[in-house]
Amino acid sequence: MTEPRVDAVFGALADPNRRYLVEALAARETATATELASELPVTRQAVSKHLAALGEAGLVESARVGRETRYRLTPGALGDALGWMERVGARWDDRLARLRRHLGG
Amino acid sequence: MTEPRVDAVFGALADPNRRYLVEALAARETATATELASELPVTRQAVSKHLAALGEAGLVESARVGRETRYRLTPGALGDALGWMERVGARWDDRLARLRRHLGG
DNA sequence: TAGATTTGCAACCATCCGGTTGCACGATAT
DNA sequence: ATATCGTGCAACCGGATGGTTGCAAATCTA
Repeated sequence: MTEPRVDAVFGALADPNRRYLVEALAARETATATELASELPVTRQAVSKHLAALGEAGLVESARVGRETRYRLTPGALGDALGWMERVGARWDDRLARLRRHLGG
Repeated sequence: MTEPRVDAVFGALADPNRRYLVEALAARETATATELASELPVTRQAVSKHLAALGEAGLVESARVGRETRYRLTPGALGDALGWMERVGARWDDRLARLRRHLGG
């Protein structure tokens, strides 16, 4: 019951910079590491590492185009984390319970 | 936009032992650190630290009764994390979008 | 071909994190 | 009064983490 995927997703989302990257990618649809680094107070390499972590978690995928690598969000991985919240949270939070009923879990 | 509460919640949920504690508390409604430690391959002090982390995140609250401290789940904090997923995830995951519509975000 | 860009890789650093052990203190039970 | 139980606090340890710098390689552009 350790569910390593959930681990990675929650872990990835625990960092504010990483969450910002996800938000930025959700807005832009696609971007490179250097582009994203220009909006954060950290180095391009740091952003690159963060994107790698998001990739490990299955939240982001990358594709090299010419000399640059463009990153895009991946649907589905968030669902793992949501699924956990849904399953456990429903027991004591009725808002979550409503959610579970609506989705037909 | 750093939202420290979301940080703490995602961070807390990133650890498998911590997630187990939440599940256990959801099942039992209330428990002590030593009780919970008996179901995990770690020390009572480790569990105590984890419960402290969950407390910081607002997921758990404690009350001392006699010589023992009993822990209970707190509703609401999960909603912060869920809110973030809802807000950001809805852009590219239609399952999340359905969810948002149902809850009337 | 020469120069500028964009990336990836590796080393390095300080700090955080999960875990342990040891011990002292308040509360119960005998 | 004494032994026991449950807790909290502090020190310590190894490994992960977020961040940096430096550099070599690949890909445009002039």
